Amino acid sequence: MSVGVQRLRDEPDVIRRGALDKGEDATLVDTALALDARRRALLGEADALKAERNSASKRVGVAIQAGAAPNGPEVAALRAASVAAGERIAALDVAIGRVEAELEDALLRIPNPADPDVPVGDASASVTVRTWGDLLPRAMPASGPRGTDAGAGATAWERRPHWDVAQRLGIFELERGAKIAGSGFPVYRGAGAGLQRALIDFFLTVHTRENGFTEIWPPAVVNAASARGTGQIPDKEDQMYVVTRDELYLVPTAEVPVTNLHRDEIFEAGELPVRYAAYSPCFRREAGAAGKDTRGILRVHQFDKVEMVLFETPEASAAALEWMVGRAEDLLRRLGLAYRVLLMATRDMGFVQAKKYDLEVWAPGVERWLEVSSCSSFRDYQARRMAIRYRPAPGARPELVHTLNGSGLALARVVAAILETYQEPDGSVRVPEPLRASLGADVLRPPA
RNA sequence: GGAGAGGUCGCCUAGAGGCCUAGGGCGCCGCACUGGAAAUGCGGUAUGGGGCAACCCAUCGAGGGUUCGAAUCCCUCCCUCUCCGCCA
Repeated sequence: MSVGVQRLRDEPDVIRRGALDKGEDATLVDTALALDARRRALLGEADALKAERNSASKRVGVAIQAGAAPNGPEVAALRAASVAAGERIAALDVAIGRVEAELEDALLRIPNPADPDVPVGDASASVTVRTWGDLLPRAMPASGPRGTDAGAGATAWERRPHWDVAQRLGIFELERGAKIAGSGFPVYRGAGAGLQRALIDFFLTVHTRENGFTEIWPPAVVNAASARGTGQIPDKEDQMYVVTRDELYLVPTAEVPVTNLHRDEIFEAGELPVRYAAYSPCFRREAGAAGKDTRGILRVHQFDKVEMVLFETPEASAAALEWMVGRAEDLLRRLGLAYRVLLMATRDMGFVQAKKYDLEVWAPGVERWLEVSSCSSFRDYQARRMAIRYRPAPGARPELVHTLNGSGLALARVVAAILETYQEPDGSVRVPEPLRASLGADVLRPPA
């Protein structure tokens, strides 16, 4: 992940401004530029010496074949020249290695500048782009949407938080999950498990049959190179479960394996866009988040998610982000869940994103917005690190693709929103229409 | 996990310390020939970096080593295939 040295040289002011807008250190831009200049100077020197050594070595061979004694003075002189060059090369290579490591380090700490249309500021500057659906209140008035005949203004019943609803339905087993794995590893039982399966199937079916995505079913672990590719290490290493014995990382999102599918590859002209939809379990240690949103299934160590991953040409990426957000919204609408779309401000969007939208679903039982999707464009920032390129035209020089990804959607919080939105006073929960066939039920009822 | 064989240009392959500036074939692109095409001939056809440029440097799975010089020799690792073992 990095802005490239080329862009750094071309428009340092934009990069500096971008770093400041994200609350990062802008002086690294000048550090990097100085290192880049130093690197180029050393490289020029070393390359010249290498050319010298190559030709000297060649002359050794030529001389011997021409009849010179392999141990004679003529050959010895040529060898000496080559060795001398070799010694200076070794020293220069060490220096270059050091400068490149420093440059790399500086580049890694320079954030991706946000797009010009992203609001500058902290979370308070983030903008609600649109809201869809009815924001149901917890206290249902007697004459409410599904009210009874009781007097107007009276409260007929109160919605419960999803963990209560789930308990009455017997579909989560959080304590047993804690017993067999640990807290934050929910077990879904019966219709709860079916709901998971139905949602995954619903999301993937819409994406593959209507939205033109190719489905990917990726490994749940990745190697270090892949974790580095999408920037999980070194930045977010604390958030990942690591299988140290085999140097494998449990995926925190399908973004990691799926984006890495095309690491070090070049798409031919005309192959873009490439659009993948992938289900995967997601594993997150949530280090440092203890006590926040820990109730129910709002923040867990393992959850399920269908992820959208896009590889686009630079010209198409801006429109692709809007399109992708629309695909995620479509799923929420079909489920009948009220939501809002937020355009995240510069200090609220993360280091590597150029533009990011969050989708938050309304959970009326707790009267809160829950993040169920985060859709981002990285422009070429991720692609540079992973060397994912494309040929603009047949035979043309490869250029970096633009990568984007977004949840479509994350399950656990969608389940919470469904339970809270569709609950009835008697503890039953109506099943959103798209899930009924798969679940084989219109209503989930508490056991008698 | 054990034994063996491999990893070279988009694909197939040659290659065994200096004739490798990696050859040949296929594919692809251009040109010629043609009314047009096929066939044929000629030329081109990796990626990254440096340089205004000519051009130079690096890369033969990855990383180390030996050597004046490594695709080639040595070491470690990764991957693929075959056989055996184990197994949902």
